Amino acid sequence: MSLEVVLKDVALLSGVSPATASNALSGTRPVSEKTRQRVFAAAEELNYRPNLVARGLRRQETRTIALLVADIANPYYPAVARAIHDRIGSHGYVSFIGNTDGDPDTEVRVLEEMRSRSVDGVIMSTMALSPERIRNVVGPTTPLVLLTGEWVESSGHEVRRLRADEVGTDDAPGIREAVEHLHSQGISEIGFISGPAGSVPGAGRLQRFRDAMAEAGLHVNSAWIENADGYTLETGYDAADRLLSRPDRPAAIMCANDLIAIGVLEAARDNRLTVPADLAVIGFDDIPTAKHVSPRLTTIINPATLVGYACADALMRRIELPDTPFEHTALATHLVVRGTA
Amino acid sequence: MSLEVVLKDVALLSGVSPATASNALSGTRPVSEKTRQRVFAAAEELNYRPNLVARGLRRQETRTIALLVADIANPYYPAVARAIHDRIGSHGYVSFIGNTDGDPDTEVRVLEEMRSRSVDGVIMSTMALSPERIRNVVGPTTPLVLLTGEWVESSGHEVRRLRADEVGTDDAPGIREAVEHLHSQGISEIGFISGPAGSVPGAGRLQRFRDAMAEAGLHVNSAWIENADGYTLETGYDAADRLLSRPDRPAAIMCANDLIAIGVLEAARDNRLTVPADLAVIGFDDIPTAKHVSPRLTTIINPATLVGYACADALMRRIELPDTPFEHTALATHLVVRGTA
DNA sequence: CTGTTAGCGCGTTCAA
DNA sequence: TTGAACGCGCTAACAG
Repeated sequence: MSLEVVLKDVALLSGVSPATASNALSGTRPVSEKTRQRVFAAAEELNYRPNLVARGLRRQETRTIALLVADIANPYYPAVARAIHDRIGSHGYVSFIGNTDGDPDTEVRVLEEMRSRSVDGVIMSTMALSPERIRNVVGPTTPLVLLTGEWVESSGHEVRRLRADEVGTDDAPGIREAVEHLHSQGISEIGFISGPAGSVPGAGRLQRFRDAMAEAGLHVNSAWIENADGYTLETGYDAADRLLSRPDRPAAIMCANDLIAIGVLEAARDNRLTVPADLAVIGFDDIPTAKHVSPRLTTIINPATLVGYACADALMRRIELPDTPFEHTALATHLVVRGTA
Repeated sequence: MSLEVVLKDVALLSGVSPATASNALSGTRPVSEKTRQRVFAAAEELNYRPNLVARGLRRQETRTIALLVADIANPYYPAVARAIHDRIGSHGYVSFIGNTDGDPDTEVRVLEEMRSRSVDGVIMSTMALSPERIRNVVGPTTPLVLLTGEWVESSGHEVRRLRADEVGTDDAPGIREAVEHLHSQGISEIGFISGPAGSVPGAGRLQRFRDAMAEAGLHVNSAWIENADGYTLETGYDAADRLLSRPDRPAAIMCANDLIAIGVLEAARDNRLTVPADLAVIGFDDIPTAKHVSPRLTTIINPATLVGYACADALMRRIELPDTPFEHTALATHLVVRGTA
């Protein structure tokens, strides 16, 4: 005997059947104006709130989604999560959040957990698991939005085959702008610190860097390409230290993300190099901290809020109009010049 | 006709009733070893996953919780959220996340939404709504953990009256250590930048500051107490600018949070003041950025991860052992000396 | 030890 | 326009 007010109570008080009360409240079927008012008055008086668990079971639609990221405590995801949350909220959805740590077993476990909870859709940042395996675990029809690092040529076919929508960034314009910006200042000796060898975002950004350098007619010195062991300040510091301790060092370093770049700033300071005079530094993402370091970090804006909106919009569209063609959305990146280059 | 495999399918394949299959899988009631194995084999073969929505309706227990914060994109909350998530995950719970923007109407709306979804418990950071109103909206028995800014004397009675657990920080030791640290360096002219007048965390921390100053035998110059219009870098900058443009300015400024402190650093720079030689600065919270500004921010550690664990532990305890006495947990804060004081 | 029945709270038949 | 009956998938209560 729960003390929650349920539909039957509203029906009793307004002197109609539960079915009529339901129809009156949801407007599914027409109901006479008089009973409609009586039902609404009763619901108001009892402060009735429908039980969304029961409704979910009946309607086979829970109005919940899963948002699966590597680590919500990472600087980039909270802004994405907030944007997604705002957008789906206006459609009556709420989100479960899951952390996967980029570990394949954890990713499978969390995905199955969410499937058990009958979420209406999944937004997941692709880390360890291949899109195929993700699609496999969530089942063939669950609306699925892949939050990928970077746009790649093949995506058009991919999304159709996987029956998934995809949201990512187009890193090329931002990186091209960064290279051009340095070049226009007479800097042509540019190094790049990527993430761990084989990790996705860093590798893609490194490739865009090579493309942009070629476009600008600049030579890439392979000795100036470093892999950080992670995407953190500390690993960035170490990679920069290796690079800066060489007899020939570049005049500028571009980085796979902002935390690496901030590590580079520290390594530069410890190597008695002035930024940007002795060494220009450009990051990637524009995390909030980028504006708080000194000098403020010149970086490439990864539009987290827009990415979040795009993810939410894609998922809502897929849920409400399941037959729309699968889409790949790539949000352009752009250079923002501050104090480090 | 869903293509999900349900309990009935498992029962059919293993030649038992759904109830027996349920008992075998959940171990609720003893089942003969032979049927147990048959049921498990069938479940395995069909890749059966129980529908947690249906189970939730039947058991009146959804194994979901609501985590309601002002804004998940704020620098402090993600670490708390991550810790909570890890802790409740090991109990089989997942969390809905909700942003309230510290707005009373939104807080009520989100709370009701979560109640509709039959969450088993609520963790909420108290912003606009009084604890009484929160308790009122979630109903008298829902396990409720209040994530409050600061420990106050009256809390012992409060939690019992509200039938809520409470987790907060004890700001006093950190602030006392900060004042003592400055004093031991011969600095006695100390100002304080609080948050907006009337906002909770800033007011509490300002009071602790006054207490600590009195303890140290130091005089508080009320002209050196400023209210920032928010808890952001920009509002901190403006407040510091007002303070530093006075003919008599303090030798040190303590702040209600790190973002304000970082704003003070910028204002100092723009006023051609060297930190810490001309002006010492101490923040509060130790957000990740604190380590990335230059000089690194001396601040008071607000142990986000420990706060998260404490919230999760309190909620799990309340859910599993509803009759344990209501508790107020206060986590000690401590000064961490870096480069700005 | 196992099966049958019933019901969690809702929405949707189908019949009146 | 309304009501009675049923079922979403699962499990607690009651028989056997």
